[in-house]
Amino acid sequence: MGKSEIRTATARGARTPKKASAPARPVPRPARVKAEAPYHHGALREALLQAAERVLERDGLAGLTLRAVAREAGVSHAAPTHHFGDLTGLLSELAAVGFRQFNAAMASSSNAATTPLEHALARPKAYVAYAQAHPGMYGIMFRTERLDYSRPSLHEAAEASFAGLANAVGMMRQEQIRGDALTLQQGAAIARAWSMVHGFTMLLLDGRLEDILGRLPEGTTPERLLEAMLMSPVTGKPPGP
Amino acid sequence: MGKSEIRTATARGARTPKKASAPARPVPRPARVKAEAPYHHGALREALLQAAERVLERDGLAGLTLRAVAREAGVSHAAPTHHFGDLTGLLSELAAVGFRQFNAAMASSSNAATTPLEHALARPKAYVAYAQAHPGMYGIMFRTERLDYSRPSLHEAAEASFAGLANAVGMMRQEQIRGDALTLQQGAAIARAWSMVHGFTMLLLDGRLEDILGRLPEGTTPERLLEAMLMSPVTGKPPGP
DNA sequence: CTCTTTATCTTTACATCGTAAAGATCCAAT
DNA sequence: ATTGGATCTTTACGATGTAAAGATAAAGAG
Repeated sequence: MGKSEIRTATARGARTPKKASAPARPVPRPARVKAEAPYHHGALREALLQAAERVLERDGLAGLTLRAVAREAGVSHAAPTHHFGDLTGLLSELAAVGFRQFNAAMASSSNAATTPLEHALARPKAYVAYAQAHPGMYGIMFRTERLDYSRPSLHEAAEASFAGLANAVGMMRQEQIRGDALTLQQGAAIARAWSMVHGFTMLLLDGRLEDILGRLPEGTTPERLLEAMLMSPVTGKPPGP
Repeated sequence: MGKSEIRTATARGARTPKKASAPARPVPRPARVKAEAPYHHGALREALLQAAERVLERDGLAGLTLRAVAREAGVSHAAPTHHFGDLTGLLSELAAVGFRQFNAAMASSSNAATTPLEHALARPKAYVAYAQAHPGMYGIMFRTERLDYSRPSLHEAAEASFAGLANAVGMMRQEQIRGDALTLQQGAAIARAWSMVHGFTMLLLDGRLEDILGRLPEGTTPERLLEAMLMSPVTGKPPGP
């Protein structure tokens, strides 16, 4: 790989000079999938985000660089700068995409639940399931230090995630949760639910629960362990005799 | 900063040729603190680890590079390679140091507890306190993907941390925990304790609990929230009327 | 319709980083 | 005393993030 920076798209020099075919369509970049790339991409921002997601799933967090994303999208390495400012910007927008996917998964799983027990377990299970299905995305959302929450898209998506969680905990406690004030018990319940499922997910993704899982009865899955975690008291023995 | 790679130590060319002063001491590098640096450092490995810890606390995880550590220690940028192999090696050894500090803090706080309630809360509080006092170290230990647990020092230190946790949970449940086998309830208790405190710590360090803390009664500290988390049942309302 | 402006994308450049390889220096065993 | 090996430095290379300047196409003004 001597020269690097290979353009995946076609050569740049010989290009249609004046729009030969396609007699004037209003849409900036219609259904063109395999023609030669024009100088102006037309929807580079979305294309870059999708390319970033592909790179992330394929090469992991370490492989997710600005230049790799540009390569994947078939544009010059400096093209992302114009749309995202810098790497933090790209990561932040990608994290926002992740939060939206995440929120959608949580909502649909919650809607599918019927019994109270299912309702109680649906969201935590969906939480872990999303992280296992998209470990790279989850890493972007919760492992990276380089996120800019002042970006509206990220702020809103993360906020919605938190609101959904708080709401679910409130429903489970059968009380209304006001947006602006919480009792210590309410706050503790929310923080406990979030901490538990988030901590479990991170430890699971990092392989740090293998020690426990390996010592459990044969064939115990992480899901089963999570269920058991959620359905027993926190500290000490049950107060019975 | 034109040339970079500034040597913090003195110039290299003019050096004592044959050990002029200090008439033959057995210790390789005695109490020399400010003399000119010899070609062979003598205790570079430990010096690099200490330098790395300083860089980490000063510049954060992003500033912790091999070259920055070498600079801080006053040696050439390639010197760390010989002792740690690569960046993963340095991070892994530094994480091992962190786990040892961490284990010591947990043990001492546990020993200082007297009442059963103190015993129950001492370790979680020490856990969070360590992470708040050394956020960089905690990040190295739990946020970095680039750790090599096949290194004996890291493996042992992390294992000891896990054993201490499992043991503490077992004590709280007033049962003996066997090393090789766990019931689902035991495993769930350990995973719950670890997930909860680890998740809480990560969310706290990432500032993601600000939303909750800000809505709590005036002046509620993270420690108080943690206490409340640990002392209430997990799901649903208490079974009373 | 033509000209100008502006947004988008490319090229070029530079400092920094991790890592490999070769050279310099010193300790230690023979 | 000499040689071998460990320790540290120098040099080099490819990759990355980012800035700046140039090229191109779309949009708007006249």
